[in-house]
Amino acid sequence: MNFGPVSSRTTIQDGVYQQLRQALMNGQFNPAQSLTIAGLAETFGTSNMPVREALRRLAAENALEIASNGSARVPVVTAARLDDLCRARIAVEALATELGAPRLTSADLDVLKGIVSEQREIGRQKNIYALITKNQQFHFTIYRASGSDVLIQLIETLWLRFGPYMRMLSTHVAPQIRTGESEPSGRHMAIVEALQNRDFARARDELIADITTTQDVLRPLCPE
Amino acid sequence: MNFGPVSSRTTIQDGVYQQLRQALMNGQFNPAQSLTIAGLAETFGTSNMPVREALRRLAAENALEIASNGSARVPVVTAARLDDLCRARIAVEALATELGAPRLTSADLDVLKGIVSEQREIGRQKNIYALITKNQQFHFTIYRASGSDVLIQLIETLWLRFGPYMRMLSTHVAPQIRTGESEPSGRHMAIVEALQNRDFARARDELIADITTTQDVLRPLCPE
DNA sequence: TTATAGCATTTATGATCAAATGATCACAAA
DNA sequence: TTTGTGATCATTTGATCATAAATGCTATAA
Repeated sequence: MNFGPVSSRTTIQDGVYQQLRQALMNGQFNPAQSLTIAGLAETFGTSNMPVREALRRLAAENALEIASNGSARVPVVTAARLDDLCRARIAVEALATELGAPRLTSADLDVLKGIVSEQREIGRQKNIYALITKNQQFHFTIYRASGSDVLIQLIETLWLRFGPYMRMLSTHVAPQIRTGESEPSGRHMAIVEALQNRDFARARDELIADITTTQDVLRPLCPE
Repeated sequence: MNFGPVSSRTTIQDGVYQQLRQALMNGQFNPAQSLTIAGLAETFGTSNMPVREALRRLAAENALEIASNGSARVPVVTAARLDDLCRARIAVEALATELGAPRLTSADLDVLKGIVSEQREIGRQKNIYALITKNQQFHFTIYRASGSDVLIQLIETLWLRFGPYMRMLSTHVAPQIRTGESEPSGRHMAIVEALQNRDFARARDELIADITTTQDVLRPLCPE
């Protein structure tokens, strides 16, 4: 993951920020859950200061909402928001795929193939968080090849906001994967095939299909 | 009794944040200029605390970079970064235009026409900042009609990062506008025409052309 | 003249405290 | 029962201070 060219020294607030960010992206918080400064400071074993700056940063990325009393809250999930997010994801990630696909090295392709087989392996066990992490690695391997810092940062904020929906995936879809109803690697194998054939248009289309199938799985799970 | 919006309690840090944000988006800071907490606290007449949180928020949006000692800095401008930004802008803003165009009311169209004529008027005077503001209003009137919160937020962060390039526009292109070499409203009139004819595909294409012509004007002005 | 060690300055970071604000709940009045 | 009032609690916000890290400068030695 790209955290800037920045400081050699790692500050406490950075640590808090990174951990919260990862937890959010993996869907480890409940939607509408409220995160208090003092509470988090307690669990992290720091004073309030690093926590409040980390929360502000995440709120600035729209990963958290600020309640009327200033508290930070995990955004609620709705079907409309899911569609809105996925539409933006498709626009940005399709472009990143178009740019990245022709620049992938054969080493990169090996990495992608490795990730797919690891996903199959993990799918047989039941570790949904590991599966989410592998999914991240797969997609961002392609996106990073685009060489576009701007696109990568946009995609990261979109994935961050997608975290709460990932949580629904973990609680509702995990049984399907366990029973083999659902393929743990999604359409990743098709993407790899297209990339190997240097059929970049098809790779992009398969990626879009990967997003929309996830979207279709999640939409009926949204409240209301 | 106060009838203002209940949830929008305005804190000092919000004021600092808004002002810095607007200044950045309008290109009122020099590229590579370093912004110190104490310095800004001095000019705003507050303590350090509101400033440091505002700076963190802007850094989280990639509107500022964090130097090795933690100071915030306005990013430098390069041709490569300009191209990267514009590519992302086209992807996102074209989609927002496709979604927004069919939903524009005739009142919205009147607003757009009004903005274009105001731009012509302002162009005859020499107020480049007013011109930039009007340009913002024009584009976001269309984007807001899309109804997509996610897209609007993405576009805002992109425009924020575009601010330093806007500054180049002010210092280098202003003379051209004064002598009539450059049209102050860009391709906005063509966009309005297409919208009125409900030719949405052409509206999108004209918007893309608006971005790329700006890009072509700015690229030779980038250092190196 | 150049390289370097040490010092001084600048600056952010983190902790702690006081003030202000919003939420909640009990209680009283209609 | 419903509505208004007040008290209390939880929580953020802002200020101040101590500390540490980074940077720049100067003096000194090779």
